[in-house]
Amino acid sequence: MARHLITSAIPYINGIKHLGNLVGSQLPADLYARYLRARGHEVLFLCATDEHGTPAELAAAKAGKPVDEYCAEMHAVQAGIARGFRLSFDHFGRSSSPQNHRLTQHFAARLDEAGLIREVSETQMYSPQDGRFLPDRYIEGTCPNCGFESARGDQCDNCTKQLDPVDLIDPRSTISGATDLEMRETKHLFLRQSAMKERLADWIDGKTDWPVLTTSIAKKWLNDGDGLQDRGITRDLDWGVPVQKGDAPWPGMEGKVFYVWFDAPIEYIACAQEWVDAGKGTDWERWWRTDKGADDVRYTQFMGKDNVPFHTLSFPATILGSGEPWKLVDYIKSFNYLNYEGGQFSTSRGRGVFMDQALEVLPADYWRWWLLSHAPENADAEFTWENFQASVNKDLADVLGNFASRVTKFCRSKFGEVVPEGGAWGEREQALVRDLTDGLAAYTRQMEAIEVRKAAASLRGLWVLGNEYLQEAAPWSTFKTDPETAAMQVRLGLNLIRFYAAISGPFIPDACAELLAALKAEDADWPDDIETALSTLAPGHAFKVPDVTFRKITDAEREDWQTRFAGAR
RNA sequence: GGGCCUGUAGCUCAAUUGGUUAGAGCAGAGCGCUCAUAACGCUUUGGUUGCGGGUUCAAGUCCUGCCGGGCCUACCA
Repeated sequence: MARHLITSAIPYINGIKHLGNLVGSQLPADLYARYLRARGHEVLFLCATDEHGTPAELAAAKAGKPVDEYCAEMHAVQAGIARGFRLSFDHFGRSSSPQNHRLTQHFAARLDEAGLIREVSETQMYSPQDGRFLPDRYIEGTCPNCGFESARGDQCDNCTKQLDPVDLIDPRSTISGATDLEMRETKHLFLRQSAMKERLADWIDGKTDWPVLTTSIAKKWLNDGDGLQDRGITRDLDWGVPVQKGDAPWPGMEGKVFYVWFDAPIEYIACAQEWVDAGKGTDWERWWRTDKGADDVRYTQFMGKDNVPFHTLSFPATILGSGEPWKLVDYIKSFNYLNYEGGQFSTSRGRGVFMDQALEVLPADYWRWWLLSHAPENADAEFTWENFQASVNKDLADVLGNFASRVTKFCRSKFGEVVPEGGAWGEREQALVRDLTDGLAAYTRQMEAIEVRKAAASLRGLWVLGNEYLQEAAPWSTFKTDPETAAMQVRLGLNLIRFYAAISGPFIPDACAELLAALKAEDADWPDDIETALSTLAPGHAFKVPDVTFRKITDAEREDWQTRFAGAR
């Protein structure tokens, strides 16, 4: 038994996430957490909402609400949807929590004491009408290179040239349209990542078992151009963690807050504190402080590829730079993007399926299965309704659901809703045990390695073995001449359902719980030995024929959804 | 522009890191079964591995040049 700390990239607060966001971090993290718990390990699985930054302020303004109120509401919404998808967080925190405020300010003070913070004076675009400094991409104007009239301050979407907002002709605020923009001087704190480049590079070089996607992005940032650049960690905003040195004020930084990407990863730690303060745990330090028991913790992070630089460089720089014994990540699992029907998911255009809509259409397990079995591990993947319908109908309804149905219904009609007695295993049953043993070993290996798609394929392969056995054994035939043998075959079939429910939980938790409830075998845990596992439900054990575990998606439904989610939410 | 990833059967993906005849699932075809959600099982059609060179006893895998797709490029998060 080991101890595993698992975090999912924390979703941004401004709105409901789409399926691509879900499959890129929260869902695979949940799969891994559920698997490790099922194997008897001690797991702390944390996630939170990322609440600071300009977009949160703007979204709140658009909703006509104070930003703190808006965030509190959206946090509740996201938490509810997470429960709907059965994401088994031990705690779903908030980056705006007092715990994170304190800890972020603490880290900043430690980094300053270590000489890793420098002050930089710079000029930035300020919009008097908006009352705020504008991040580059909130400024639009005419591209000096190609004349495109809606070029953004960071890059022209037309000619792809990288721009500086001061280069734009006739710049205007995308928030208000204001054109009276001016350059104002402002002072910010920078984290001297460049000073830690060698340390970070050595650390990354040691991670030879990480996904290529993870290490290649990290190395690019380490070695690109002049190497790892210092990063501004403060912003001129109202909503965020006030810039302080621990409890003390930071002269010259009054009215400023830390940059979201500085405080967001620190929330991983603060979230553990929130977990304790919420009465769900008693000791967060044994998960996070290597001097207080976290030495034997294995820490795994899940995220989309866009998050990789912050998790491989910025956050480790914060932790290492503090000089304190915080736990560093051991393994970073990163994902590519999920596309939707030949294009990208688009939050602004309402294109694709969002988490709340998905649950309105079908239960969580259908989505969990498809998303995980098609997780964008090696390359971007694509969601299509046709593929979704085909996969769900075949894998879940036909292969697994129908197996449970045919076994239990046959048993009920010939022996009643009780595990039948009599008969003994023969060579066919022993061969099945061997096949299941091999298949389970492969499935286990892939789950340990977080090879999500392969694990799903292996699991499906195990389900298929049940149908193959049933077809060969044909209890409906043997029953006519040899009821005792038929009883044995059916008994084995019932135990197979229990076995499947015990090992499939990480993918489809609700269906597994329903099957186990029907079998009155809620205590089923992970099987150590197949032969034992398939003999657990003993003759005389009562059960109920389960309801349809997975229904099929009809062509009419599929066509309806295709239209409904094509755009304009 | 630069960097990284990617291109394998109609579709979605594998291929133990250079090693026999490139494999699965779905879709298609045929047969079987009749317990079951018109479900299940067996058999089977289908590939010049994007294209052209090169290295090697041996290339889907390594090198190189094209062509296509995607991502990142540090003030969105």
